[in-house]
Amino acid sequence: MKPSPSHADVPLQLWVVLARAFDAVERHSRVSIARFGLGTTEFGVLEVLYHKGELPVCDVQRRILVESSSTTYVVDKLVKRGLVRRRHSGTDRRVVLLTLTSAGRRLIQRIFPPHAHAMRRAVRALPPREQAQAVRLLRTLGLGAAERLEVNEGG
Amino acid sequence: MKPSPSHADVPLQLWVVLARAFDAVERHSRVSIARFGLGTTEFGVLEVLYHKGELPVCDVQRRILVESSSTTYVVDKLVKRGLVRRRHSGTDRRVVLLTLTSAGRRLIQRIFPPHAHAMRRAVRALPPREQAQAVRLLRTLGLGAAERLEVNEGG
DNA sequence: ACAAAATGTCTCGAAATCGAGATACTTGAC
DNA sequence: GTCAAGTATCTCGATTTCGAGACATTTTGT
Repeated sequence: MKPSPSHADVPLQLWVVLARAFDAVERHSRVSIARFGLGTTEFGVLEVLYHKGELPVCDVQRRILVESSSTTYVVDKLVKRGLVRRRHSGTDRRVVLLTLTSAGRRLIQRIFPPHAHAMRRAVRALPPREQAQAVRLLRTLGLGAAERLEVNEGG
Repeated sequence: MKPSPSHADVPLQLWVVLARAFDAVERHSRVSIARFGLGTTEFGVLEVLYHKGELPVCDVQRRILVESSSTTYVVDKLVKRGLVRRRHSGTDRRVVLLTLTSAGRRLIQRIFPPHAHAMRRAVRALPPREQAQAVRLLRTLGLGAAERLEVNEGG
């Protein structure tokens, strides 16, 4: 086994398998969500509002991992479809709060369970004990990488 | 505090932390690559040709994780910039083979080392032993998920 | 109280990505 | 040999996403 760069360099290998794993699991997610006529980010907005209740746009944005301009775009579409409602915050007039309409709530209530089932199926190559281990490792990895990013932006 | 799904359901938690970790590390990658005036997928093409030599478009496509139409688009740009050359395969006339031009080779030789350094830095929240563990877990996870995808497409 | 910096949201145009399908070629069954 | 099915690449139009920056508001420092 010769030490070719990508075969011996564990950090680079980690980046590659991380990307591949994400891609494969994300395809499951996309396929599952597409069944219901939604895109990944649209689903993300509905899901976070469903589980967290009314939230400012910026909180939603941080959770769905897209840029703010994309969030506006996606929320626009959901508002047009009558699934989400915008309203101004009383305490901070820059803030726009988002909630599900009752139609939005009904929709996400209906589609979340089968989607969750699809995602459990997607990751089941890993037995429960190793899933928990992976959660721990990925959490550390993600938080550390995010932290380093901010440091760089600041400096 | 009621047992909200995402706090108790390890598989869903795994999907969430996988997405977050990928996002954070991928931002490092994007920032690093942007230094050199390239996009992620452009870099991906150059990198795979650098490490594997001449390859058919379809092989490159599988490695950079985008659809075939996007691959054509990205290769077009690289050809226009004089970094990559297309040529027809002699043995299978459907196939288009891609190679680096000497300018392309010089470029990737110059930028790969600093990029690799940035990526090692990005994942260093995890100590070496845990990086190796993560590689093993993510490989299993990714292969399993990819396999299930194909099964679904077939059925 | 004030100016400067930070924050939250949105607008706009450009770029990346996708999906469906067209085309050309190869492979396999018979 | 021939036809059907499979594979590789590309085209085209539509969608999604981004990035820069505009604007209003709040926060911070003095």
